[in-house]
Amino acid sequence: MSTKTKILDAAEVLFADKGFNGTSLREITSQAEVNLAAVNYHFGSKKELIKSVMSRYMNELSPRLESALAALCVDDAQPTLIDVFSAFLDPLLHLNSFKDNGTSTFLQLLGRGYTDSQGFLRWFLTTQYPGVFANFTEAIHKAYPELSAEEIFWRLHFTMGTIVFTMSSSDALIDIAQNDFNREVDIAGVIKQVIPYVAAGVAAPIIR
Amino acid sequence: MSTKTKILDAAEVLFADKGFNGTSLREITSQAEVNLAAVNYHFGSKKELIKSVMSRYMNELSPRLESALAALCVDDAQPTLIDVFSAFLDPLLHLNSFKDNGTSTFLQLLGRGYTDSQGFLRWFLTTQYPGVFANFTEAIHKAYPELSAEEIFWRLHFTMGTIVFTMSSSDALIDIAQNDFNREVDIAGVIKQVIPYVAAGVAAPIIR
DNA sequence: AGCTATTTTAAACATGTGTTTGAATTAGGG
DNA sequence: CCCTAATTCAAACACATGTTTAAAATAGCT
Repeated sequence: MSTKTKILDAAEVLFADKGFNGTSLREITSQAEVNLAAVNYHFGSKKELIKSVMSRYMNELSPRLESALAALCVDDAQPTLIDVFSAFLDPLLHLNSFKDNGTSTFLQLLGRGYTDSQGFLRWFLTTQYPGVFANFTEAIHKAYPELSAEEIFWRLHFTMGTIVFTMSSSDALIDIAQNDFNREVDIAGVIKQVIPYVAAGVAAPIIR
Repeated sequence: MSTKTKILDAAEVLFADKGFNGTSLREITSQAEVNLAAVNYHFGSKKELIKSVMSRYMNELSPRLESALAALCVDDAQPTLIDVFSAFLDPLLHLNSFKDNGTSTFLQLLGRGYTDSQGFLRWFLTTQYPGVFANFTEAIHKAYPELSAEEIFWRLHFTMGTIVFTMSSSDALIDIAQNDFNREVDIAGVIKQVIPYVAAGVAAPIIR
Protein backbone atom coordinates (compact mmCIF):
# COMPACT_ATOMS: atom_id res chain seq x y z
CA MET A 1 0.00 0.00 0.00
CA SER A 2 1.34 3.40 -0.95
CA THR A 3 2.52 5.88 1.65
CA LYS A 4 -0.10 8.34 0.48
CA THR A 5 -2.89 5.85 1.09
CA LYS A 6 -1.51 4.83 4.45
CA ILE A 7 -1.54 8.48 5.52
CA LEU A 8 -5.08 9.08 4.25
CA ASP A 9 -6.36 5.95 5.98
CA ALA A 10 -4.82 6.86 9.31
CA ALA A 11 -5.76 10.53 9.03
CA GLU A 12 -9.45 10.03 8.33
CA VAL A 13 -10.16 7.99 11.43
CA LEU A 14 -8.14 10.29 13.67
CA PHE A 15 -9.75 13.38 12.16
CA ALA A 16 -13.20 11.89 12.59
CA ASP A 17 -12.48 10.96 16.18
CA LYS A 18 -10.64 14.00 17.50
CA GLY A 19 -11.25 16.73 14.97
CA PHE A 20 -8.84 18.40 12.59
CA ASN A 21 -7.32 20.74 15.14
CA GLY A 22 -7.22 17.98 17.71
CA THR A 23 -5.14 15.63 15.57
CA SER A 24 -1.42 16.17 15.12
CA LEU A 25 0.64 15.10 12.15
CA ARG A 26 2.78 13.02 14.49
CA GLU A 27 -0.24 11.02 15.60
CA ILE A 28 -1.17 10.44 11.98
CA THR A 29 2.27 9.42 10.79
CA SER A 30 2.97 7.11 13.70
CA GLN A 31 -0.44 5.47 13.27
CA ALA A 32 0.27 5.11 9.56
CA GLU A 33 3.82 3.91 10.29
CA VAL A 34 5.40 6.39 7.93
CA ASN A 35 7.88 9.17 8.45
CA LEU A 36 6.66 12.49 9.79
CA ALA A 37 7.92 14.42 6.79
CA ALA A 38 5.90 12.24 4.44
CA VAL A 39 2.77 14.33 4.96
CA ASN A 40 4.40 17.52 3.79
CA TYR A 41 6.19 15.70 1.01
CA HIS A 42 3.07 14.05 -0.43
CA PHE A 43 0.39 16.61 0.45
CA GLY A 44 2.23 19.88 0.96
CA SER A 45 0.57 20.86 4.19
CA LYS A 46 -1.86 19.69 6.82
CA LYS A 47 -4.64 21.76 5.27
CA GLU A 48 -4.16 20.05 1.91
CA LEU A 49 -4.20 16.69 3.66
CA ILE A 50 -7.59 17.56 5.15
CA LYS A 51 -8.91 18.47 1.71
CA SER A 52 -7.57 15.22 0.28
CA VAL A 53 -9.24 13.17 2.99
CA MET A 54 -12.57 14.83 2.25
CA SER A 55 -12.17 14.65 -1.51
CA ARG A 56 -11.56 10.94 -1.47
CA TYR A 57 -15.00 10.50 0.10
CA MET A 58 -16.77 13.18 -1.89
CA ASN A 59 -15.55 11.77 -5.18
CA GLU A 60 -16.97 8.41 -4.18
CA LEU A 61 -20.24 9.80 -2.85
CA SER A 62 -21.22 12.74 -4.96
CA PRO A 63 -21.87 11.06 -8.35
CA ARG A 64 -24.04 8.39 -6.73
CA LEU A 65 -25.87 10.98 -4.67
CA GLU A 66 -26.44 13.28 -7.61
CA SER A 67 -27.85 10.55 -9.78
CA ALA A 68 -30.04 9.22 -6.98
CA LEU A 69 -31.48 12.69 -6.45
CA ALA A 70 -31.78 13.32 -10.17
CA ALA A 71 -33.70 10.07 -10.56
CA LEU A 72 -36.35 11.47 -8.23
CA CYS A 73 -36.96 14.47 -10.43
CA VAL A 74 -37.30 12.84 -13.85
CA ASP A 75 -40.28 14.00 -15.87
CA ASP A 76 -43.10 15.19 -13.67
CA ALA A 77 -42.55 12.70 -10.90
CA GLN A 78 -43.64 13.89 -7.47
CA PRO A 79 -41.38 12.36 -4.83
CA THR A 80 -42.34 12.45 -1.17
CA LEU A 81 -39.93 13.90 1.36
CA ILE A 82 -39.32 10.40 2.63
CA ASP A 83 -38.27 9.52 -0.92
CA VAL A 84 -35.89 12.44 -1.00
CA PHE A 85 -34.16 11.56 2.24
CA SER A 86 -34.20 7.86 1.53
CA ALA A 87 -32.28 8.67 -1.64
CA PHE A 88 -29.35 9.43 0.62
CA LEU A 89 -29.39 6.04 2.24
CA ASP A 90 -27.88 3.91 -0.50
CA PRO A 91 -25.11 6.30 -1.54
CA LEU A 92 -24.19 6.82 2.11
CA LEU A 93 -24.25 3.13 2.98
CA HIS A 94 -22.23 2.40 -0.13
CA LEU A 95 -19.35 4.13 1.63
CA ASN A 96 -19.27 1.12 3.93
CA SER A 97 -18.23 -1.10 1.06
CA PHE A 98 -15.77 1.54 -0.04
CA LYS A 99 -14.18 1.48 3.38
CA ASP A 100 -14.75 -0.11 6.78
CA ASN A 101 -17.05 2.17 8.76
CA GLY A 102 -16.97 4.49 5.77
CA THR A 103 -20.43 5.92 6.31
CA SER A 104 -19.87 6.75 9.93
CA THR A 105 -16.40 8.13 9.30
CA PHE A 106 -17.55 10.34 6.46
CA LEU A 107 -20.47 11.84 8.36
CA GLN A 108 -18.29 12.48 11.37
CA LEU A 109 -15.76 14.20 9.14
CA LEU A 110 -18.55 16.29 7.71
CA GLY A 111 -19.54 17.33 11.20
CA ARG A 112 -15.98 18.24 12.06
CA GLY A 113 -15.70 20.27 8.90
CA TYR A 114 -18.63 22.42 9.81
CA THR A 115 -17.37 23.43 13.21
CA ASP A 116 -13.60 23.03 13.22
CA SER A 117 -11.37 25.56 11.54
CA GLN A 118 -14.08 28.20 11.20
CA GLY A 119 -15.84 26.57 8.32
CA PHE A 120 -13.14 26.62 5.69
CA LEU A 121 -14.24 23.10 4.85
CA ARG A 122 -17.83 24.20 4.31
CA TRP A 123 -16.52 26.70 1.82
CA PHE A 124 -14.45 23.96 0.18
CA LEU A 125 -17.42 21.59 -0.14
CA THR A 126 -19.99 24.11 -1.34
CA THR A 127 -17.64 25.47 -3.98
CA GLN A 128 -16.22 22.12 -5.08
CA TYR A 129 -19.45 20.10 -5.04
CA PRO A 130 -22.31 22.52 -5.69
CA GLY A 131 -24.31 19.96 -7.65
CA VAL A 132 -25.25 18.01 -4.54
CA PHE A 133 -26.84 21.01 -2.89
CA ALA A 134 -28.65 22.11 -6.04
CA ASN A 135 -30.14 18.67 -6.67
CA PHE A 136 -31.16 18.34 -3.06
CA THR A 137 -32.93 21.69 -3.08
CA GLU A 138 -34.69 20.86 -6.33
CA ALA A 139 -35.87 17.52 -5.02
CA ILE A 140 -37.29 19.11 -1.90
CA HIS A 141 -39.02 21.75 -3.96
CA LYS A 142 -40.70 19.04 -6.03
CA ALA A 143 -41.77 17.18 -2.93
CA TYR A 144 -43.09 20.23 -1.10
CA PRO A 145 -43.73 23.10 -3.54
CA GLU A 146 -45.35 25.38 -0.96
CA LEU A 147 -41.99 25.87 0.79
CA SER A 148 -40.28 29.08 -0.24
CA ALA A 149 -36.62 29.04 -1.23
CA GLU A 150 -35.75 30.66 2.07
CA GLU A 151 -37.63 28.10 4.09
CA ILE A 152 -36.02 25.30 2.13
CA PHE A 153 -32.66 26.88 2.87
CA TRP A 154 -33.24 26.90 6.61
CA ARG A 155 -34.78 23.47 6.84
CA LEU A 156 -32.00 22.07 4.69
CA HIS A 157 -29.42 23.37 7.11
CA PHE A 158 -31.41 22.19 10.09
CA THR A 159 -31.35 18.78 8.47
CA MET A 160 -27.65 18.95 7.79
CA GLY A 161 -27.22 19.86 11.43
CA THR A 162 -29.29 16.97 12.68
CA ILE A 163 -27.51 14.39 10.58
CA VAL A 164 -24.02 15.67 10.93
CA PHE A 165 -24.25 16.34 14.62
CA THR A 166 -25.85 13.00 15.35
CA MET A 167 -23.15 11.23 13.43
CA SER A 168 -20.30 13.13 14.96
CA SER A 169 -21.41 11.92 18.36
CA SER A 170 -22.89 8.65 17.16
CA ASP A 171 -20.37 6.47 18.95
CA ALA A 172 -21.27 7.96 22.32
CA LEU A 173 -25.00 7.90 21.56
CA ILE A 174 -24.94 4.28 20.44
CA ASP A 175 -23.12 3.37 23.65
CA ILE A 176 -25.74 5.09 25.80
CA ALA A 177 -28.61 3.56 23.84
CA GLN A 178 -27.18 0.08 24.18
CA ASN A 179 -26.69 0.48 27.93
CA ASP A 180 -30.03 2.11 28.68
CA PHE A 181 -32.26 0.14 26.34
CA ASN A 182 -30.39 -3.12 25.98
CA ARG A 183 -30.59 -3.10 22.25
CA GLU A 184 -28.07 -3.48 19.47
CA VAL A 185 -27.76 -0.34 17.37
CA ASP A 186 -25.54 0.45 14.43
CA ILE A 187 -25.09 3.35 12.07
CA ALA A 188 -27.69 2.10 9.62
CA GLY A 189 -30.14 1.85 12.51
CA VAL A 190 -29.48 5.43 13.52
CA ILE A 191 -29.93 6.62 9.96
CA LYS A 192 -33.25 4.83 9.71
CA GLN A 193 -34.35 6.46 12.96
CA VAL A 194 -33.34 9.89 11.77
CA ILE A 195 -35.05 9.83 8.37
CA PRO A 196 -38.64 10.12 9.68
CA TYR A 197 -37.44 12.84 12.00
CA VAL A 198 -35.88 15.06 9.36
CA ALA A 199 -38.59 14.29 6.83
CA ALA A 200 -41.21 15.44 9.31
CA GLY A 201 -39.12 18.47 10.19
CA VAL A 202 -38.84 19.58 6.59
CA ALA A 203 -42.53 18.82 6.08
CA ALA A 204 -43.56 20.88 9.09
CA PRO A 205 -46.47 23.24 8.48
CA ILE A 206 -45.48 26.77 7.61
CA ILE A 207 -46.14 29.35 10.31
CA ARG A 208 -46.38 32.87 8.91
CA MET B 1 -14.68 44.69 36.98
CA SER B 2 -12.81 41.80 38.52
CA THR B 3 -10.05 39.98 36.71
CA LYS B 4 -12.01 36.77 36.95
CA THR B 5 -15.00 38.34 35.20
CA LYS B 6 -12.84 39.95 32.53
CA ILE B 7 -11.37 36.54 31.76
CA LEU B 8 -14.76 34.80 31.64
CA ASP B 9 -16.17 37.52 29.38
CA ALA B 10 -13.31 37.35 26.94
CA ALA B 11 -13.11 33.57 27.04
CA GLU B 12 -16.75 32.87 26.29
CA VAL B 13 -16.85 34.80 23.03
CA LEU B 14 -13.55 33.38 21.84
CA PHE B 15 -14.57 29.86 22.80
CA ALA B 16 -17.91 30.27 21.04
CA ASP B 17 -16.21 31.61 17.93
CA LYS B 18 -13.19 29.36 17.57
CA GLY B 19 -13.84 26.41 19.84
CA PHE B 20 -12.07 25.38 23.01
CA ASN B 21 -9.09 23.79 21.33
CA GLY B 22 -8.89 26.65 18.87
CA THR B 23 -8.58 29.36 21.49
CA SER B 24 -5.31 29.92 23.34
CA LEU B 25 -4.94 31.36 26.80
CA ARG B 26 -2.85 34.15 25.34
CA GLU B 27 -5.68 35.20 23.05
CA ILE B 28 -8.03 35.23 26.02
CA THR B 29 -5.78 37.17 28.36
CA SER B 30 -4.78 39.75 25.80
CA GLN B 31 -8.42 40.25 24.84
CA ALA B 32 -9.30 40.58 28.52
CA GLU B 33 -6.30 42.85 29.10
CA VAL B 34 -5.02 40.80 32.00
CA ASN B 35 -1.80 38.95 32.62
CA LEU B 36 -1.36 35.51 31.09
CA ALA B 37 -0.80 33.83 34.45
CA ALA B 38 -4.11 35.14 35.76
CA VAL B 39 -6.01 32.24 34.20
CA ASN B 40 -4.05 29.62 36.06
CA TYR B 41 -4.07 31.71 39.21
CA HIS B 42 -7.84 32.23 39.28
CA PHE B 43 -9.10 29.06 37.63
CA GLY B 44 -6.29 26.54 38.02
CA SER B 45 -6.23 25.33 34.45
CA LYS B 46 -7.75 25.87 31.03
CA LYS B 47 -10.11 22.95 31.54
CA GLU B 48 -11.47 24.51 34.74
CA LEU B 49 -11.89 27.81 32.93
CA ILE B 50 -14.03 26.07 30.32
CA LYS B 51 -16.20 24.57 33.06
CA SER B 52 -16.56 27.98 34.71
CA VAL B 53 -17.62 29.60 31.45
CA MET B 54 -20.31 26.97 30.98
CA SER B 55 -21.42 27.00 34.62
CA ARG B 56 -22.01 30.73 34.58
CA TYR B 57 -24.57 30.22 31.81
CA MET B 58 -26.04 27.00 33.14
CA ASN B 59 -26.63 28.49 36.57
CA GLU B 60 -28.51 31.32 34.93
CA LEU B 61 -30.45 29.11 32.54
CA SER B 62 -31.22 25.87 34.30
CA PRO B 63 -33.58 27.06 37.10
CA ARG B 64 -35.68 29.05 34.63
CA LEU B 65 -35.72 26.16 32.19
CA GLU B 66 -36.62 23.60 34.81
CA SER B 67 -39.51 25.64 36.16
CA ALA B 68 -40.78 26.43 32.66
CA LEU B 69 -40.79 22.73 31.83
CA ALA B 70 -42.25 21.80 35.20
CA ALA B 71 -45.07 24.28 34.66
CA LEU B 72 -46.08 22.30 31.58
CA CYS B 73 -46.53 19.12 33.57
CA VAL B 74 -48.60 20.34 36.53
CA ASP B 75 -51.62 18.19 37.33
CA ASP B 76 -52.90 16.39 34.31
CA ALA B 77 -52.18 19.12 31.81
CA GLN B 78 -51.48 17.88 28.30
CA PRO B 79 -48.97 20.17 26.60
CA THR B 80 -48.40 20.02 22.87
CA LEU B 81 -44.92 19.52 21.51
CA ILE B 82 -44.95 23.12 20.36
CA ASP B 83 -45.62 24.05 23.99
CA VAL B 84 -42.67 21.99 25.12
CA PHE B 85 -40.22 23.55 22.72
CA SER B 86 -41.63 27.00 23.16
CA ALA B 87 -40.89 26.62 26.86
CA PHE B 88 -37.25 26.92 25.90
CA LEU B 89 -37.72 30.23 24.19
CA ASP B 90 -38.07 32.55 27.18
CA PRO B 91 -35.30 31.05 29.32
CA LEU B 92 -32.98 31.05 26.32
CA LEU B 93 -33.82 34.59 25.28
CA HIS B 94 -33.45 35.71 28.88
CA LEU B 95 -29.72 35.05 28.43
CA ASN B 96 -29.73 38.08 26.17
CA SER B 97 -30.57 40.34 29.09
CA PHE B 98 -28.01 38.49 31.18
CA LYS B 99 -25.36 39.25 28.60
CA ASP B 100 -25.08 40.81 25.15
CA ASN B 101 -25.67 38.06 22.59
CA GLY B 102 -25.99 35.70 25.52
CA THR B 103 -28.40 33.33 23.79
CA SER B 104 -26.30 32.93 20.70
CA THR B 105 -23.07 32.65 22.66
CA PHE B 106 -24.46 30.01 24.97
CA LEU B 107 -25.86 27.84 22.21
CA GLN B 108 -22.63 28.09 20.29
CA LEU B 109 -20.72 27.06 23.40
CA LEU B 110 -23.06 24.13 23.79
CA GLY B 111 -22.32 23.07 20.24
CA ARG B 112 -18.59 23.34 20.83
CA GLY B 113 -18.92 21.30 23.98
CA TYR B 114 -20.46 18.42 22.15
CA THR B 115 -17.79 18.08 19.53
CA ASP B 116 -14.62 19.61 20.93
CA SER B 117 -12.50 17.79 23.48
CA GLN B 118 -14.18 14.42 22.90
CA GLY B 119 -17.33 15.24 24.77
CA PHE B 120 -15.98 15.81 28.25
CA LEU B 121 -18.33 18.78 28.41
CA ARG B 122 -21.34 16.61 27.63
CA TRP B 123 -20.37 14.46 30.56
CA PHE B 124 -20.00 17.57 32.70
CA LEU B 125 -23.43 18.91 31.75
CA THR B 126 -25.38 15.67 32.03
CA THR B 127 -23.89 14.91 35.44
CA GLN B 128 -24.06 18.45 36.81
CA TYR B 129 -27.49 19.40 35.46
CA PRO B 130 -29.49 16.19 35.12
CA GLY B 131 -32.78 17.92 36.03
CA VAL B 132 -33.02 19.65 32.69
CA PHE B 133 -32.89 16.42 30.75
CA ALA B 134 -35.29 14.64 33.06
CA ASN B 135 -37.89 17.41 32.89
CA PHE B 136 -37.53 17.64 29.14
CA THR B 137 -38.08 13.93 28.69
CA GLU B 138 -41.09 13.98 30.99
CA ALA B 139 -42.64 16.91 29.14
CA ILE B 140 -42.24 15.16 25.82
CA HIS B 141 -43.72 11.98 27.23
CA LYS B 142 -46.80 13.91 28.37
CA ALA B 143 -47.14 15.58 24.98
CA TYR B 144 -46.70 12.38 22.97
CA PRO B 145 -47.32 9.32 25.14
CA GLU B 146 -47.07 6.83 22.28
CA LEU B 147 -43.34 7.47 21.94
CA SER B 148 -41.24 4.86 23.71
CA ALA B 149 -38.43 5.93 26.01
CA GLU B 150 -35.93 4.86 23.39
CA GLU B 151 -37.59 6.85 20.66
CA ILE B 152 -37.73 9.88 22.93
CA PHE B 153 -34.05 9.43 23.61
CA TRP B 154 -33.15 9.47 19.94
CA ARG B 155 -35.44 12.31 18.96
CA LEU B 156 -34.22 14.32 21.90
CA HIS B 157 -30.66 14.00 20.71
CA PHE B 158 -31.64 14.72 17.13
CA THR B 159 -33.21 17.89 18.45
CA MET B 160 -30.16 18.81 20.48
CA GLY B 161 -28.15 18.29 17.33
CA THR B 162 -30.36 20.47 15.22
CA ILE B 163 -30.37 23.34 17.68
CA VAL B 164 -26.79 23.19 18.75
CA PHE B 165 -25.39 22.70 15.30
CA THR B 166 -27.50 25.44 13.80
CA MET B 167 -26.41 27.83 16.49
CA SER B 168 -22.76 26.96 16.28
CA SER B 169 -22.81 27.98 12.64
CA SER B 170 -25.53 30.59 13.00
CA ASP B 171 -23.31 33.53 12.13
CA ALA B 172 -22.37 32.02 8.79
CA LEU B 173 -25.95 30.92 8.07
CA ILE B 174 -27.38 34.34 8.91
CA ASP B 175 -24.84 35.92 6.57
CA ILE B 176 -25.82 33.62 3.70
CA ALA B 177 -29.53 34.12 4.34
CA GLN B 178 -29.17 37.88 4.33
CA ASN B 179 -27.18 37.85 1.10
CA ASP B 180 -29.34 35.35 -0.76
CA PHE B 181 -32.78 36.41 0.42
CA ASN B 182 -32.24 40.07 1.27
CA ARG B 183 -33.85 39.79 4.63
CA GLU B 184 -32.80 40.74 8.16
CA VAL B 185 -32.41 37.71 10.41
CA ASP B 186 -31.32 37.46 14.01
CA ILE B 187 -30.97 34.68 16.53
CA ALA B 188 -34.56 34.97 17.74
CA GLY B 189 -35.69 34.64 14.13
CA VAL B 190 -33.66 31.49 13.68
CA ILE B 191 -35.04 30.01 16.88
CA LYS B 192 -38.58 30.70 15.74
CA GLN B 193 -37.81 29.01 12.42
CA VAL B 194 -36.37 25.98 14.11
CA ILE B 195 -39.16 25.32 16.61
CA PRO B 196 -41.73 24.04 14.08
CA TYR B 197 -39.00 21.95 12.53
CA VAL B 198 -37.95 20.15 15.71
CA ALA B 199 -41.53 19.92 16.98
CA ALA B 200 -42.55 18.19 13.76
CA GLY B 201 -39.47 15.98 13.92
CA VAL B 202 -40.27 14.77 17.42
CA ALA B 203 -43.91 14.36 16.46
CA ALA B 204 -43.06 12.29 13.41
CA PRO B 205 -45.14 9.12 13.00
CA ILE B 206 -43.54 6.01 14.37
CA ILE B 207 -42.34 3.53 11.76
CA ARG B 208 -41.95 0.03 13.13
C1' DA C 1 1.71 53.13 59.43
C1' DG C 2 2.84 48.55 59.35
C1' DC C 3 1.94 43.97 58.41
C1' DT C 4 -0.10 40.09 56.09
C1' DA C 5 -2.57 37.95 52.45
C1' DT C 6 -3.98 38.53 47.96
C1' DT C 7 -3.17 39.61 43.42
C1' DT C 8 -0.41 41.01 39.43
C1' DT C 9 3.60 40.76 36.68
C1' DA C 10 7.51 39.40 33.53
C1' DA C 11 10.12 35.68 32.60
C1' DA C 12 11.09 31.13 31.97
C1' DC C 13 9.89 26.30 31.42
C1' DA C 14 8.73 22.03 29.21
C1' DT C 15 6.38 20.23 25.69
C1' DG C 16 3.92 20.02 21.29
C1' DT C 17 3.06 21.96 16.83
C1' DG C 18 3.62 22.25 11.45
C1' DT C 19 7.29 22.65 8.40
C1' DT C 20 11.99 22.42 6.25
C1' DT C 21 16.47 20.56 5.39
C1' DG C 22 19.96 17.72 3.40
C1' DA C 23 21.72 13.40 3.37
C1' DA C 24 20.51 8.43 2.67
C1' DT C 25 17.92 5.14 0.32
C1' DT C 26 15.19 3.17 -3.24
C1' DA C 27 13.08 2.70 -8.09
C1' DG C 28 13.07 2.55 -12.70
C1' DG C 29 14.57 3.38 -17.50
C1' DG C 30 18.58 3.41 -20.98
C1' DC D 1 25.33 -1.44 -14.47
C1' DC D 2 24.64 3.45 -14.05
C1' DC D 3 22.56 7.46 -13.71
C1' DT D 4 18.71 10.17 -12.55
C1' DA D 5 14.48 11.00 -10.34
C1' DA D 6 11.53 9.89 -6.65
C1' DT D 7 11.06 8.75 -2.02
C1' DT D 8 12.33 8.05 2.83
C1' DC D 9 14.60 9.34 6.93
C1' DA D 10 16.53 11.60 11.22
C1' DA D 11 17.31 15.92 12.71
C1' DA D 12 16.52 20.44 13.36
C1' DC D 13 13.85 24.68 12.94
C1' DA D 14 10.81 28.32 14.40
C1' DC D 15 7.06 29.09 16.78
C1' DA D 16 2.83 28.33 19.87
C1' DT D 17 0.97 26.01 23.65
C1' DG D 18 -0.40 25.45 28.92
C1' DT D 19 1.83 25.92 33.16
C1' DT D 20 5.03 27.43 36.87
C1' DT D 21 8.05 30.53 39.32
C1' DA D 22 9.54 34.14 42.21
C1' DA D 23 9.63 38.85 42.67
C1' DA D 24 6.84 43.11 42.64
C1' DA D 25 2.69 45.51 43.55
C1' DT D 26 -1.64 46.08 45.75
C1' DA D 27 -5.44 45.58 49.26
C1' DG D 28 -7.32 45.04 53.45
C1' DC D 29 -7.10 45.00 58.21
C1' DT D 30 -5.40 46.42 63.07
